[in-house]
Amino acid sequence: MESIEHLLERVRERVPRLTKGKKAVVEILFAAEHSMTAQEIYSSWEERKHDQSELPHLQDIDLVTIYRNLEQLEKLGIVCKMEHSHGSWRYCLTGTHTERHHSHTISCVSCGKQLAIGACVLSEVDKIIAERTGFQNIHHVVQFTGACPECTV
Amino acid sequence: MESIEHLLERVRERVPRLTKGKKAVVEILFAAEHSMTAQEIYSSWEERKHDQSELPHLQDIDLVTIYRNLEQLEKLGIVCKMEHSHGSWRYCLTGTHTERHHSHTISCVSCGKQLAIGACVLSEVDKIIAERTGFQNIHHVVQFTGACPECTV
DNA sequence: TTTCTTATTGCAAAATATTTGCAGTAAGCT
DNA sequence: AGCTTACTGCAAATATTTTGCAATAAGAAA
Ligand SMILES: [Mn+2]
Ligand SMILES: [Mn+2]
Ligand SMILES: [Zn+2]
Ligand SMILES: [Zn+2]
Repeated sequence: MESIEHLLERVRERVPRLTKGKKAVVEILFAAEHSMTAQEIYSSWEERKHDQSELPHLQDIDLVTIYRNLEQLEKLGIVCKMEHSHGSWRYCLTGTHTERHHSHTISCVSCGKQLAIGACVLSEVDKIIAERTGFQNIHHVVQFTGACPECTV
Repeated sequence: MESIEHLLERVRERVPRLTKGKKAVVEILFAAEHSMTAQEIYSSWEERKHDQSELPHLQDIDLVTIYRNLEQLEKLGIVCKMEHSHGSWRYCLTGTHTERHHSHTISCVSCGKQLAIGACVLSEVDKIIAERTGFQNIHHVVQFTGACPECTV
């Protein structure tokens, strides 16, 4: 697995200025097990700041900055906007285990219950679309919905 | 193709009360070529009202009512929430050409350009998931994103 | 190091999309 | 016609994301 140092180096090469905000976003997503929302990344930074364990004192980062950095990193193909669940988007680092092994879910339109439906089978489709359209850094968002057994009368 | 009268009859059987709002939503989606947002359904009704062609005078329907009716009709499996594009959800009648032959798109994360990538190939997956999970009335939302040729330097 | 340019930031506010509370209305049953 | 309560309109809340703008700071140049 790529080291955080190497990853940040790659980011530094592609981005006009490597700022604390960009570093924070990348580091937090790097440490994450799953995809995160902008708000979750923000909260994660707040916690880390609150834990004081790191010196020198960590600066504040606005939620707006998180959004702007995620957008820029997405355009550079470093971050990908993956799933739109419960009203907000989720992000992760491209090319990572999190991206590749995301498992889609199905949610009940009635009670909201969520069920994982196993690992993604569309990564191959991403490649086919790349060939057909010429697009690069392709990702996808898939969400299944239906009525769960309890909600089906 | 099912007639609007028959469709409304089916809706009447499933719904506690068939109101003007529910009728409006169903009729508008029935006449639609493509999936629509709640706002588009609302605007469509406003236009139809403005055209005065229909007598007696058509009543106002609030956008909130459209949302509430769409939610109820979705839970009954009559309407399906299909795609989340440009910030809002799109709806259509289940079992229609619009649902079956929706074509997914890929959008450029940089310039926003959209490209259709052909008819959906996931309807079969819906069925497999139904068998595995016991869910019914399954639908899916798929959105591919990437960088289009012009935005790839 | 200091200076310079301008990408980036924080804060406030706007823009969207969707949901909720509530009092009044009306669909459909008796 | 009367009754019940599902449904509606309106206003307001919520939630998410975007935008404007003046202040700040990253990184190149001097
Ligand atoms: Mn997938
Ligand atoms: Mn599809
Ligand atoms: Zn359920
Ligand atoms: Zn593009």
